[in-house]
Amino acid sequence: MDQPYDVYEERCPTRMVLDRLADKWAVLILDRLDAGPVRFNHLRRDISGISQKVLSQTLKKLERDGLVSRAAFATVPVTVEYALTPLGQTLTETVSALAHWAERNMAAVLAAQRAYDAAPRG
Amino acid sequence: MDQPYDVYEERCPTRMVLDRLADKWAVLILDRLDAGPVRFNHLRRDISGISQKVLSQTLKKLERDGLVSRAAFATVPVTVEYALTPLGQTLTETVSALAHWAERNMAAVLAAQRAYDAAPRG
DNA sequence: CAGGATCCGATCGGATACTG
DNA sequence: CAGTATCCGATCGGATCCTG
Repeated sequence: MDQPYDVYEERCPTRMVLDRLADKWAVLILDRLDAGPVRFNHLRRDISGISQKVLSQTLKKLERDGLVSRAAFATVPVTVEYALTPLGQTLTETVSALAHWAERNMAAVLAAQRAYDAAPRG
Repeated sequence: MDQPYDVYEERCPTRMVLDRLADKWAVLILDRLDAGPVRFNHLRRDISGISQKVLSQTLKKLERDGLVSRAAFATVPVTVEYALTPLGQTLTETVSALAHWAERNMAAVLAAQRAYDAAPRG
């Protein structure tokens, strides 16, 4: 255990942060914003499968955590751009590492699942 | 967009892997196992707050994904040790990077939340 | 010790309808 | 365009009891 904070303990602030990060949608949003600022509906279209409600909720949480910024422009109709904050940018390196691990190793994971499912159990 | 696979698309295998990783408990378990093999109840005690049911379920998923191995020894009573597989080990580097980011930046996140909550809204 | 089975409240998250 | 509000089924996850 080389960790200053004991992440295995409840009520550990690190856990709270981990809770936010351990969200599929948050990871996808963060990763998408890494490519630059995006408008709400654009984000909605890009991340297929996310509902408007969940996108809205997740963005609000990320904004509250200081990871994402929201900028509204008084155009008609209104334009809103979401972007990574400096803090958020320090996170994307790690987040994209996770995404890339998944990409590189999904074949191995899929194979492991097939082997597991094929094995006699019970 | 420098990704060969489009993780923003539904039914993308990478997303499925991400789904597994985007689980607080899975991250904590993986991180804990990085320190070496651990028995079931030991894991249960170490990761405070996790229920027996969820621990069991999560371990089974991780085993199916080929990230964690399960070894039973015919002692009395039976002893079961969970450990990282080689594949799982390739993941922990990334996972612990996430945990350490949370650790280093939780103060900033907490501050952002206070600022957000203090700001007049609506 | 290492779990499986069950009950059940809480939360997640999609669909739909509406608004400034 | 960028959301909010509501309904509601599905899943999550804790508590409890039981077993080899």
